[in-house]
Amino acid sequence: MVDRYNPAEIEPKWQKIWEDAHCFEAKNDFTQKKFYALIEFPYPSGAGLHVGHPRSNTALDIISRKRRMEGYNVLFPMGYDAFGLPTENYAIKTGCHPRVVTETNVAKFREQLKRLGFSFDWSREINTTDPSYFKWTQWIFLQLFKRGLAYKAEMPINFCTSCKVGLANEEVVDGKCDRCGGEVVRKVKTQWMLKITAYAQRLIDNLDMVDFIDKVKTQQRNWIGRSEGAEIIFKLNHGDLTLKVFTTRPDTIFGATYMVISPEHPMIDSKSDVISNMDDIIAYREKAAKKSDFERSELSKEKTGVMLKGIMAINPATGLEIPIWISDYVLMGYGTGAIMAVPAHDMRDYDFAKAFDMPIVEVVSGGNIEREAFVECSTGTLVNSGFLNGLSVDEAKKAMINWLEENGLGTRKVNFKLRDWVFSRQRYWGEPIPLVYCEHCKRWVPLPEDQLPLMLPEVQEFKPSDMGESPLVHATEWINTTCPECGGPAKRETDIMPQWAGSSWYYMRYCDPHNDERLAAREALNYWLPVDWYNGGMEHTTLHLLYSRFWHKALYDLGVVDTPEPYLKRTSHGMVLGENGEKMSKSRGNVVNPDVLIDEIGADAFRMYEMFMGAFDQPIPWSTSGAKGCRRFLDRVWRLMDMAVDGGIRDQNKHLIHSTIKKVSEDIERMKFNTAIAALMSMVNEFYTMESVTKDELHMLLVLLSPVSPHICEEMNRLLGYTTPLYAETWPAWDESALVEASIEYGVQINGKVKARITAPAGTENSELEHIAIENADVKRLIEGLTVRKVIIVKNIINIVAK
RNA sequence: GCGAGUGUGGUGGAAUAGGCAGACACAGCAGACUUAAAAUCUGCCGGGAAACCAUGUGGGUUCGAGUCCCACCAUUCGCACCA
Repeated sequence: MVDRYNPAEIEPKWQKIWEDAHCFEAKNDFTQKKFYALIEFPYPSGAGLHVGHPRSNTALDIISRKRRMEGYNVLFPMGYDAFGLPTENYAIKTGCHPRVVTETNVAKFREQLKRLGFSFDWSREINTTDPSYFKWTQWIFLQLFKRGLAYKAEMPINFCTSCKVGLANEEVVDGKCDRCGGEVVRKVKTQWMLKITAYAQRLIDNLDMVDFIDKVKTQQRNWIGRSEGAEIIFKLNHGDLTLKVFTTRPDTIFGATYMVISPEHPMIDSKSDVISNMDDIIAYREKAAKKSDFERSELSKEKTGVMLKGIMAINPATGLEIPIWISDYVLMGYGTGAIMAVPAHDMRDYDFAKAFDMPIVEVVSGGNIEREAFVECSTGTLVNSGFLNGLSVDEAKKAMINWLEENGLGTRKVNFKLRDWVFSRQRYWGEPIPLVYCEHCKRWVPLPEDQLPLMLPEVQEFKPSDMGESPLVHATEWINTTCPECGGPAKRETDIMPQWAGSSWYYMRYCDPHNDERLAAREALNYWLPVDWYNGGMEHTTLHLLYSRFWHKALYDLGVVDTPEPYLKRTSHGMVLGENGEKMSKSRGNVVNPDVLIDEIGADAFRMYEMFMGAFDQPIPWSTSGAKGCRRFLDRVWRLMDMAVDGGIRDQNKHLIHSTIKKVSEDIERMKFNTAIAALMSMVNEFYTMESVTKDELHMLLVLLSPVSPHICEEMNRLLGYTTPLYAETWPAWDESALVEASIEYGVQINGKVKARITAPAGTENSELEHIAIENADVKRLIEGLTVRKVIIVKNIINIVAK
C-alpha cells in the first residue's frame, strides 16, 4: 500500500523542483518554434485572488504545458496592472501611500499564484507602477503626441458638488456620489484625448486577419459602429449660420418635420440674441447636465424638450420652415449633435412628435403610421417625396445623396459610434503625462526622452483639489519647471493617465522585460509577436482589447513593431458566480476564498474543479462540494498505484487509451476542458473494473492529466519509477488504427423515434443493415400493417419511414 | 434602451456537421464494511402503471430538431473615468 495522497506535502515540493530547474522560463533562442500564451494580468486588489482568476490562468497554463510537451519555446508570463482607483481611494482613507499598498497587495497575489503551480516565467514579472515600466508607457504617449494623435478638448466629467471631486462613472450611483450621497453634476474640463477614431476603419477591417471568437469580433464591430449615410446642411431662417446633421436615412428627408439639437449645441449660444425663450433653454440644459448619456438615450423614457422660439430651420428638400427643438435624447458626442426628425420612420422621433404634437408625414408607404413608426421599411416605396416618389428605399438613398451633392447641400458620409479616448484623470495614482506648458512658446512641449521616467511627486494629500483638479496641483515644486525647448518657465501637466495606459502595451514588455534602452529589443518583438493565444474576460472586449489594438497599430505605423495586430487569437472565459448564481461581491456575501479551500483539497483538485465545473466560455456558479468531488477523483487516481504492475500497454486497453489521448488532445485545443476531464474520469473508472493496471498504462494517464493537475502526476510518475519528469515528456499522439471498432450499434427509428437497437459488424452494407433492422422482432411488430415508404441510414441511425 | 450571449433532470453540465437526449460529476436515497461515525465500495437516481411525454414558451422547415428559421418570455455581460 502506498501512503495517503497528501497535496500539502507534494505540491510545494514540486513547485521547488520546477523553480530550481527553470523549466518554465522562455528561452531567448529565436530559432525555435515559439508559442506566446497570454492572460490578462490582474489588478492587485486588497482582497487578494478570488476564484475567478484561476479560471483563465489554469486554462492557458494547461495549453502552455501541452505546448512545451509538443516542443515549443513557450512564453507564458505574469505581471500586475497596479495603477488605479481602489488603491488610491484606500490611500485617501488610510493615509498610507498607494505605492506601499500596491507592494503589499502584489506580494499577496504573487504568493497565491505561486501556490497554484502555474507555469509562469517568473523571471519576466512586470508591474505597471514600476518606473522602469511606466517610463515606456510615457515614451509611447510622447510618440502618439508627436504624431498628432493626442490633443486637448473640453469634455464633461462627473463632479460631486459636496466632496468637490471628479468621479468615475462607477462612483456615480443613481445620479448621486457613491461615497457621500451628494449631488453629481457634469462639469466641463479640458482634457487630453487620444485619436482612436483615426483608426476606426482599420480596427474593423483588420478583424479579418485575426482569429477572435465570433462574439468578440461582433461586439468590437458594433462598438466601433460604422454607418453609412449623409451629412446634410440645414439653413436657418435667420443669418448665415447652418445646422449640420448626420443621417443614415437621407431618403426620408421629405418627412423631416422638425429638427432636434443637443441642449449643449453651440448654435444656441451664438443665436441667443434671436432666441426669445433663453431662460427656458438654460433651465432645461441644467437639468440635462445631471443625467448620464445612458439615461438620456434610454428609449423607453418619456421624451422631454423645449422648442427654440424666434428661429426656424429650412428643410432643403421641401423648402419649408420647420421648428428646432432641444432634447436630451440627442447627444453632442455622436454625429453632429443635431438630427433631422422624421417621426413617421424613427421610433424616438415618433414618440417625441406624439408628445409635442408635431406633424407626422409618411414618406415610405407600407406601414401604419397612425399606430407606430414604420422603421423597418426597406421594402416600401417612397411617397410624398417629390422627385423620389415611386423609388425603393435603396434607390431613394442614392438619388437623394446625389441630389444633395449636386446642390452643395450635403455629402456622402461614413460615421462611427466610436469616440476618441478621454486620456486625462484628475487623480494621483497613475502615470504622469510627460508634457509641460511653456508660457513663452504658448504650447505643450514634450519632455526629452532622457528625462523619462517622469516620476510622481511626493504629496501629502492624495485627494483631488476642491476644484476637481488632480492632487498633483499641490506639488508646486514639481509643477514649476523649465521649458525643454526655450528654457523659459513652464508648468507640468497635472492630470495623469488612465489605468488603461499600462495595460495597452504590456504584452510587448514581456518579450524583453529588463531592457532599459528600448521598450523591448527589436529581435525579441519580432520573434514573440504577435501573441499566439490571448484569453480574457468578455468585459474587456470593447475597452481594453480595442485600446491595445489601437496602440499597437500606432506603434506599427511608427515602425516600433512589425505586426499590424497584437493578438492572433482571442478567447474568453465565463465569469465565476457565487454559489447562489449571483455575481460574487463583498456586499452580497458570496465570495469564496481560494486559500481556505486549497488548504483542504490541494491546488491540483482546485485547478481541476476550475476547469471541470462547466463550459469554459459560460458563466458558472461556484460549488464547493463539486470541488471536493475533484479531490475524491484525485484520491482514486492516487490509489491506482496499489493496482500497478510492471508492463507496457496491453492490446485490450489500446482502444481505451488511444481514444482518450485523442479526446483529451482535441478537447484541450477547443477549450472543452470539462469534457477532457470527464474522459479522464471515465478512463479511471475503466481501470477500476480491471484486476490490475500496468505501469505504462498508468503513466499514460498521468501524462494526459499532468497539464490539469501537475503536482500529483509528477509525484506518482516518480513513485512508479519513471525518471523523466512529466514537464520534459513528449505529448502523445494517438494511433488511428487503435480507434477502429469491430462492431457498431445502430439505433432503429420508426418515423424518427428510436424503437430498437441492433448490432452489426463494422463495414456492413446498407442493404444488409436495412434487412437486419426490418427483420428485428420489435420492429416487425410495430410496422405490421404499415407500408415502408423508405429507409434512411445515416451514421448510427436507421430510420424506417412507414405509414 | 442599445450591443452581445445564455436557457436541457433536484444541481453543474454532455450531446464534433440536423441523427439513440441526460456522458461526467454534485446532491439525494438504499445497501456493504464499522460498536458507531468518517472514509471507501455496490446499486438506484427526468415524469408516467403503461402507451408515451420531456431540452424556456408558441409556431415553422425536415424522414428526423436541444441543434436551423420566425415571434415571444426569462436571465447574464458591456455601455466609453471600475479593472
